[in-house]
Amino acid sequence: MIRTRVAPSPTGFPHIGTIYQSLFDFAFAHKNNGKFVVRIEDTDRTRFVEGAEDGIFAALDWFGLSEDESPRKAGEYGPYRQSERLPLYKKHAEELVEKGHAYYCFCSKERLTEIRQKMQDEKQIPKYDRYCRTISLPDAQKRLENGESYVIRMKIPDGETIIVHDGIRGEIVFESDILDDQVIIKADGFPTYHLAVVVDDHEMQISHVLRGEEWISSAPKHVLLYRYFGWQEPLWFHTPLIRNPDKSKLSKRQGHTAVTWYQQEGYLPQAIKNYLALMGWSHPEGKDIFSLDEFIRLFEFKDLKPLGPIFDLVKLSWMNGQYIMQMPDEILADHIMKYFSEKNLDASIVRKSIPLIKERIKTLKEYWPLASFLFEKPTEYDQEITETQLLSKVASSLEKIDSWTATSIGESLQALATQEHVQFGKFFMMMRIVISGHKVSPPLNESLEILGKEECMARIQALI
RNA sequence: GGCCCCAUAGUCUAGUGGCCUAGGACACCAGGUUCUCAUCCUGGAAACACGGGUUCGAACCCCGUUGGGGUCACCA
Repeated sequence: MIRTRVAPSPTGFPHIGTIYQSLFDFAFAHKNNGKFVVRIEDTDRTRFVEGAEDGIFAALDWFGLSEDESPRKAGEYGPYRQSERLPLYKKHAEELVEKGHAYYCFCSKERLTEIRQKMQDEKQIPKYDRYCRTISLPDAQKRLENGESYVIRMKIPDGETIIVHDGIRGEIVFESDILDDQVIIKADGFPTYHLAVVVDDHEMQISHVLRGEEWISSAPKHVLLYRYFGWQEPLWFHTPLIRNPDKSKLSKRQGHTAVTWYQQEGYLPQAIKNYLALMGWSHPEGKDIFSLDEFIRLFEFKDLKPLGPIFDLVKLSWMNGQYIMQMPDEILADHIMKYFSEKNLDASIVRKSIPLIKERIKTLKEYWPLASFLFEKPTEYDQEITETQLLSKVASSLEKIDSWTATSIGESLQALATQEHVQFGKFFMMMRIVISGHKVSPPLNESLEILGKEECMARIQALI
């Protein structure tokens, strides 16, 4: 049974990186009739943000990457929130202590920072000095009973080579000597990531662990933990990290990490998914635009590339534009209505405007600056209109039109321009500004048709 | 700094020893279509980081250098 998981921490806005991981997890699970689970890693109480978990699920739903099991979708391996699994971690940590693979540590934070500082000064690798390893178990238990504050650390063996089998990069070799006696249970009784991830991935029978490259350096600790417990390791896949334009890890300061930002900018979830799929993976036929179903059919974890790609908003925008162009008019209209819901736009005008704008906007947000003149009179003009005499003639000429269609409007306008010996370019530019206020607008005749005769006449009269 | 990962145009990538005169996409430049813009069409500029090997032959394999990134917490 293929089981994949994404394990976000509820510490803020839903992160685009979580979606990136989820896309692959979701695709691979679905391709193999497996399950995609979401586990909430909320073991850090200091960074916990109220409501963040809801945000994660809302984002997953928005992208159409909803999970099979999670805190909100019961499965047989729950609970799916780490804060609700505390006894499990404690039990396993104690098991490790009994087996001699972990020990109680009573060192104060002050002492720890002190030794870390000292080792740094001596240009050594800052590591815990294993001071508490020498405390006998009975002694430690006595101190526990006295209510002394403690953590549990795992014992790292000396002089061992630990190999992490990464499905993307092959074997990664580590020497155990560089590893620290990692804390696995904190003083507050919560597990650290290292213990929790191993226990949960095992208990939840995760077969393929896909996570960011930033975890490679702690992977040997996890491998060790699996060995200590006598469990079979999952298959590891460390995905490349999405980067800022300066190649550092994607950050709020330089890039856009929040899914909500992309929503606000009017990007479509299909386009973002398609774009994300192309980071580290490529379509066998070199296609750029493809559906999620097609991606699911073709995707394999092993085809992921190890190079960290830079997030290119320009290409995302192009792709978003492609999706907008290919979208049926009614659906695009719905998207625009929803996006601008606070404006209470006239649905029939929106619907009629779609053919005029769908090749001209790359994001939903761009609809407004381009099409607002269809809903409200221009308040400013890109250029002053001085040709009042000509405008009067336009007015009387348009007045005569009975069937107010783009074709007849166009014919009438062209005839007038010819008759008055005005260049088409100049003439239509003037009309464009009169009607829309802008030098750049959707096709003019069609816009006039949508606005209706009465409204058009009013806009012309206003400038005479 | 130690350890680890990575290395084809500005960006995303194809390429797994001869099919490469290195292909595609975005962006860019030029031209065409057009009443603006956009779409669309045509063309163009633009890359195998460097140095050693291995081999009849290397973008592809090995080593080194350089460069970039990640990580070194009782955060994930």
